[in-house]
Amino acid sequence: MDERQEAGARPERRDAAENRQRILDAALRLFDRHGAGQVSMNQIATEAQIGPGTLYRRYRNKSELCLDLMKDNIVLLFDDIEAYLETHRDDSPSLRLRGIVSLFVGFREKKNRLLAGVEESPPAARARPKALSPLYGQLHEILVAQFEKMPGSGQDMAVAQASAVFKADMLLVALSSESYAAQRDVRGLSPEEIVEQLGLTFYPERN
Amino acid sequence: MDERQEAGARPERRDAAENRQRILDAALRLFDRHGAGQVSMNQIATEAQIGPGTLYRRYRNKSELCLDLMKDNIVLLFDDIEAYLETHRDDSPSLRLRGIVSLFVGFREKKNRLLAGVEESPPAARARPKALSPLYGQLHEILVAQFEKMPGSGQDMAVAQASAVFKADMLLVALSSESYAAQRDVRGLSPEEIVEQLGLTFYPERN
DNA sequence: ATATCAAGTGGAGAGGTCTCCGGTTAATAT
DNA sequence: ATATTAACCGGAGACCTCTCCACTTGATAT
Repeated sequence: MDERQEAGARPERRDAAENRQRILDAALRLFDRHGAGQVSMNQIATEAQIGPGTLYRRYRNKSELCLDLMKDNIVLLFDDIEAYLETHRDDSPSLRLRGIVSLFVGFREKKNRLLAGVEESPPAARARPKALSPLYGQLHEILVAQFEKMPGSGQDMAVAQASAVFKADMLLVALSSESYAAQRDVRGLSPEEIVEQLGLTFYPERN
Repeated sequence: MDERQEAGARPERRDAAENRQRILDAALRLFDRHGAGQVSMNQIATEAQIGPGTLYRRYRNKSELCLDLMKDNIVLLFDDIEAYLETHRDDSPSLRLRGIVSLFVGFREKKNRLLAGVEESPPAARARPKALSPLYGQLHEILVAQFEKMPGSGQDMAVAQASAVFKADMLLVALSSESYAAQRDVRGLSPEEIVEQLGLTFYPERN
């Protein structure tokens, strides 16, 4: 997660590396025994046999930990999306949006527990959200690119751009754990139905 | 908030009534001195000179407390919406939707602190969200009614209905504190711009 | 007036988050 | 081999949420 191999930076200390592994192992163990939502940072520290301070030094909250645990899968998701975009280069933006959303929903279905953990933000974390998570940021870029290609309102570039950014934001909050879970559990929609409805709502072009 | 005057129910005890008032006063004082987000239930109990248990007996969390504090304003909001709908009976659904959203955004701007407090749900509260807050539910109904009137996809009633429910849900999560705050603070949009973009996104009919 | 008892009260305590900081320790320079 | 030092460690502690329960008290019946 640190990715600080950049240049003249010291390598990670041996003991630190070991502790990181212990944390990851412990978290994984606890998460799939009890679900990410039910496990506290405290428990993780205990299970990993380290002090709370050590845990918090590496991960400021559970969200960061979950993100680290999903790193590889996130890379895979973006690979899938890239591949999809490649092979559907000539589809309409709406179609491509549908494809992307469908891929993401699949990802969500697979990693639901962890993803929910990522977004279950502790109130304090909202204070300085300078950089939204890379997951969010990257997805946002991709979505914006598609929305911009849609035959929008007139030809004012600036306006179209702003609107694309906004729509991408809205689509992402619609795909957030909170919203998605509500659609599944309260409204009783299946993943496929959700994809369908999102299409009708955000890119209803018929083609 | 209790509204239990229904039938053969005992009236609220005098001491309980007094404590409720102390709580409300204390909360109001603290909230507008430090902002709803920064005030803990503990502080409120202390300021009100009661035990934590007493506070929690009446309000299961800060959200409920905030809701109680806003009760009157919420009633006013719905009065406004009703009046608006009355006087614009003949406008297109899109226009009416815009009007409703505008009213709500105005409300949000006025009561932002408290509203954020309402939605800042403690993770535990999500466990049994059998009944979404009345605010949400009532707004949802109104929105659904408008979406249903829109020239939708064909004439299959059930499909149109499902889509209206979904769109109303999406519009409401777009209007949630989290999403709204991000548009203001991260994207730098003004309330008016947000209303505008919501229109373009959710009911772009040009009339 | 008094007895009754559901409603109400407060605080101890379990379990969490997160920070701080004095004491290590691994990597590096000498 | 030794000194240096930035990174790391762990746990005490501040503050929080929320529950439980022995005790008190106001409203009502008699």
